[in-house]
Amino acid sequence: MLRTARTAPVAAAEEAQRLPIDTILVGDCIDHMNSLPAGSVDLIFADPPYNLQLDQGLTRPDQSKVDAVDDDWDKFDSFAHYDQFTRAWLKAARRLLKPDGALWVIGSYHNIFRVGTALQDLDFWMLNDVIWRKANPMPNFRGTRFTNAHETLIWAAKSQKSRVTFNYEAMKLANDDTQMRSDWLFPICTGAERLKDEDDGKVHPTQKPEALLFRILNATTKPGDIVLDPFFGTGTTGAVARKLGRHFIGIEREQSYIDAARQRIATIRPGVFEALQSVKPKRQETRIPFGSLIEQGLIEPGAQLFDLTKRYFAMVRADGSLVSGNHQGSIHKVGALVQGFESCNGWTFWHHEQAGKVAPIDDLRAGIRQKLDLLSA
Amino acid sequence: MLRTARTAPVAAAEEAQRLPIDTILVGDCIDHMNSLPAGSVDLIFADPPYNLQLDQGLTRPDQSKVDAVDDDWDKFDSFAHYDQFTRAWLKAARRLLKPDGALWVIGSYHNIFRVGTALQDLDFWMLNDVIWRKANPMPNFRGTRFTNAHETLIWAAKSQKSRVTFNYEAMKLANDDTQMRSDWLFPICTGAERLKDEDDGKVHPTQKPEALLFRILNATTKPGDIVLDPFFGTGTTGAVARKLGRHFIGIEREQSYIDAARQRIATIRPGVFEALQSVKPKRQETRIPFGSLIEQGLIEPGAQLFDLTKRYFAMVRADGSLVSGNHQGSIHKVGALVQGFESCNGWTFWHHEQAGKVAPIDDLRAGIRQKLDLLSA
DNA sequence: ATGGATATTGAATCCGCAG
DNA sequence: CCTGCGGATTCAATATCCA
Repeated sequence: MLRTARTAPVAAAEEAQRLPIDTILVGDCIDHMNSLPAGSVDLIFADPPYNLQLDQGLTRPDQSKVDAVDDDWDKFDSFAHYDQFTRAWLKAARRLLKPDGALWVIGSYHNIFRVGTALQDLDFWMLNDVIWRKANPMPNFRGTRFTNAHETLIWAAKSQKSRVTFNYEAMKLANDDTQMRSDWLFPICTGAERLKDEDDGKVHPTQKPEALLFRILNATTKPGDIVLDPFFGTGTTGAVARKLGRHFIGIEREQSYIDAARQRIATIRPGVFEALQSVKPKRQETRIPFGSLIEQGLIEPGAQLFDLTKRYFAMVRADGSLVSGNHQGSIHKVGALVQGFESCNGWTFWHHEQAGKVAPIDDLRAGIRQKLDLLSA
Repeated sequence: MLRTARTAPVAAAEEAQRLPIDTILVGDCIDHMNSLPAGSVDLIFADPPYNLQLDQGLTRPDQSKVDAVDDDWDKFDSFAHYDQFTRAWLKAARRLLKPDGALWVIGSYHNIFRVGTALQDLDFWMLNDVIWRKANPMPNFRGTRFTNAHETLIWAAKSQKSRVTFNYEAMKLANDDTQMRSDWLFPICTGAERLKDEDDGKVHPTQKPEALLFRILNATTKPGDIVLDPFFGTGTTGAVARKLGRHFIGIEREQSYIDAARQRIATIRPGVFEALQSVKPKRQETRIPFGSLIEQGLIEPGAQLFDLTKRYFAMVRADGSLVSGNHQGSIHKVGALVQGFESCNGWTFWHHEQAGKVAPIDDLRAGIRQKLDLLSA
């Protein structure tokens, strides 16, 4: 029982000595992870290749070309190869984690199901899946699918019996005193935060916003913890770890990313919480589209709407469109068309009758909004 | 070539005859699916059990299970069983789908990664993952994790080359004229909508809100389509299908659910035809060749066209081609060539002058279309 | 300087029919 | 199966330009 007699601070100091703290290791992440001491890391954040399968170019409606992720590091021959790669780095990651350590992975529908399955097979214990809702996602330019407006994160403990760090109170506090939910709203990384090269191009095609890492490290690490990122890229994890007084270990293969990351991190004063305020989510009014009134049964398909003077009438269709004579479209468009105006606020223009009383459909929206806000408060 | 002589409506009627339309089949979904004719269903919506212990009769996971058997083999075994079950019903489902059919699955982090992996392995083609954000989720009572405030849906085509139904315009319109995103906000199923038994208890533990199915069927089916639900439960899919003028086939094992579903669906008036019509997408509008504008005297041979900024000019020839400098060809081809683009919509790019006013030639097309529509009405 | 208009851009499995 | 081609398709946040 000699080992337990050693005090924790001393052990931590020794541990830090044999670990390449606050540095970037150059090379393959699996090799590096396997050469680090087992059970030495508190948290791993991983943003692995997504294995996108893009077989043709994409242009915007204005004919400009979308700058796709076509880097070699995102190319895999098959799902089998991707699985093999995934299980290899996850296995190495698991070995590195302390018994009470945890891991975050981010991905999209192209890869996240493979990653999740591998995690479960390797005896990680899932704690949450978390949705990063993008405030400003790239639209679906061809109008063929839903706007791909989110990415998925998995938070998993090393094992079922791990007692992981979760700063419940801090999260609740940051969320206006209600529990932090599993859906997070952040803008994508643009503007001054986005690293640019000499030609004003992106240094990295998929740089993640600091706000995302800020939330993750704030929620699931303690000051002084060691956070490892095996796909370090341009070092968002390192930058945020430093700001939050955590230690990082980055692993990255591409020299251009490493150069950018080192430069970036060098300018950061450790433990300065300047970004804290920017992370606090602004409470915004819940947007209620007209279609949701029908979906939620507040207006029946086939119902008749009319303006206050009952000069114009329109029928509600199941898909949320209005029809009035030859005109069809959204409540706003049809409102404008029947009056011969350029535009119209359909919410206040169109009325309905309920229990013998005439009211603008905006009242229904207000009802839903109140209900939703009450529910989420 | 006799088969092509058969008109589509006749084929649809025959197909409907050999299918148990608008009914609930009692028993195991895999057996039933395998006994139905292949390639006969437009859409499948599936809300499979989340349970990982199949031998306990596929009930929902018991969250109070703390002192788990820490036996790796046992755990792997249960995942393996769940995977086996998942692949079996997905394979049967895929066989049932028409070539252009699609499938929706809903799940949580307990099972959705297994389902997603199986889908990809079985050559389904993922179109979107969609997040149902719950307006009123159950809080995390112990304060140990983030509030589990969402569930994940996967929308996948039968194969990569399937041309699935997606009512893009309807979705956009119902969302106040901006693209529908992949994150959807709905309350969970409570109140009057929630089916209760004699003791005021829930009839089904995980009844889904009708609003969710409403959006799914509105987005990815057409009126008259056949929608199959292999885990029918208390019949939300059937209820919404009926309201929206779609046909359903339900499969369910539990008699108590079936009784509730039958009672529920019997009271629903099927959707009214008029209210079920959707906005006609531009893609499906009558094609008007440019040459017909000349044939009908709306544009004279020799007329000059130009773009809105009058940087490019072109002359109309009698055969419907344009000439601009060295370039000649269709309105689209010449529009692309003069701008140096890959492609161009000549209808909106080229303008003409009429009675001193500049207007896109698309206005002339719109006039012809309106005339045609009036004639055919 | 300032405000308004215009241009750029982001992890994307992004068309469909006729011949 | 293939090729060819008509023609339909974008939201929010920055960045830049111009009056």
